[in-house]
Amino acid sequence: MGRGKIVIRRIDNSTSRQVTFSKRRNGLLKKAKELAILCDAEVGVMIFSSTGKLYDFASTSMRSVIERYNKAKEENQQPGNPISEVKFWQREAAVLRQQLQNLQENHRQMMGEELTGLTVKDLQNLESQLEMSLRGVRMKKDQILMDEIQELTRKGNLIHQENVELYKKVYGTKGVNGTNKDLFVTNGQSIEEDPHVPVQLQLSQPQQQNYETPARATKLGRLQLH
Amino acid sequence: MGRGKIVIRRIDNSTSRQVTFSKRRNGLLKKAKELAILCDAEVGVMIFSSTGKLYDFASTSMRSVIERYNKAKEENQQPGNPISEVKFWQREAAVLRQQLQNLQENHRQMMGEELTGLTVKDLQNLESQLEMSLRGVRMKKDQILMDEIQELTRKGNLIHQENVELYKKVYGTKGVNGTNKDLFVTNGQSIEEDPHVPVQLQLSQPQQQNYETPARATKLGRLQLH
DNA sequence: AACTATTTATAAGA
DNA sequence: TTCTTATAAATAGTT
Repeated sequence: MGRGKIVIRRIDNSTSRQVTFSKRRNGLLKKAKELAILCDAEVGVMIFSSTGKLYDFASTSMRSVIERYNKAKEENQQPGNPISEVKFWQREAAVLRQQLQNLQENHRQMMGEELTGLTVKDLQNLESQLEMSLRGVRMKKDQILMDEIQELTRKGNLIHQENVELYKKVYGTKGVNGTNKDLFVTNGQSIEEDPHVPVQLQLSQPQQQNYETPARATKLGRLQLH
Repeated sequence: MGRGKIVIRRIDNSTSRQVTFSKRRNGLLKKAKELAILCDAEVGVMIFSSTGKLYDFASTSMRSVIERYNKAKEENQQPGNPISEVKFWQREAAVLRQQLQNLQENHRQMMGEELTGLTVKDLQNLESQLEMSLRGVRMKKDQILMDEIQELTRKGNLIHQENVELYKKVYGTKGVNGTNKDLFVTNGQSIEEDPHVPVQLQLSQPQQQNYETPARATKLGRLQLH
């Protein structure tokens, strides 16, 4: 219900995910209220944002809704019975641990490790996934670099322009022709004639990173199942 | 959103109240699901119709949502019971959840998604990691294929050897020289002279997998934080 | 249960 | 965040 149709799938862009969350959360709470009023229903809604913040609505009181829910589910044992509580969290931890393990195995495979046991077909799938990822990453990187180039070129031209103006002010307009054209030249080429000059300054720097410990690996290193 | 505008107040007519309840209840549950998926939120909805029937939705499990709700509200201090154990498991779950989230973020990046926010350096690290992974995967795949080739060649030779023996038994040793060397030949080439013949039979088969849904993707699809 | 005329929600853009 | 606006989606009233 907006400018375009969307597919219901996790929104990648964090900002627009935040914005959409805010909008839809309000929408959901509003609709819950309306349902309760229009249809004389008892409604409870609990929403945790991905950052952990709680938003809720209850037509009566959340406690009442939860109690009724528990009674209806005959799953009594509100958090209060310490034994069931402990059991719940133990199960929770087990489930999470399993998920972690699965993801970790998968991650290792994506890192090119622990490939024994995979079939040729598995490996081919993995290969094409990695190729696709690589294409995406390179595209993103190139885009950033190109943007940077463009920005630097723009700034270079601006400065050049400024210099021309300054030159005019210092030496007057009569000297602007002929000789002054080569006044702001580096390596025999003006900025305008070779927009790649500032580029190379940028490109030469990140190359050295290959000799360092990858920063992202450090981050992953913390993800040990303790 | 209908033929006419309505005021949000209890619908008097019992039948239309029932109908509206049914429609809006479904709408609310749908929206709750969408919010959870789109925005990576944990959502729980409980609805009791005026006749007392329960309808609910939880993106993870209602139990988990209620637990989290209670914790967030800090309305759950059961005085004087072995809460320490519960606290331990809650902490455990929180840690695991955090690890999962970190790994998931990392995994998304390795899948070439969610690249916004990364610096050129990050992207280069990611790129070289993916390249390395790709090399590893391809090496492994090639190795498996080569092994298979070797095995098939070995078997082929074995069978050839066996045939030579059988030939000897059938026709005696005098006929073994000269002509019998070309007896077990395919396409004008003996197995020993061209070990690639059985290889091509193997290589041509897995090619078609590109048109199928990748099996590994399915595996990943299950790794949802419940 | 379907069918639509309308209202409402909201995606995208500012 | 907030506003605007075009468009998708929900749904009120009807069949």
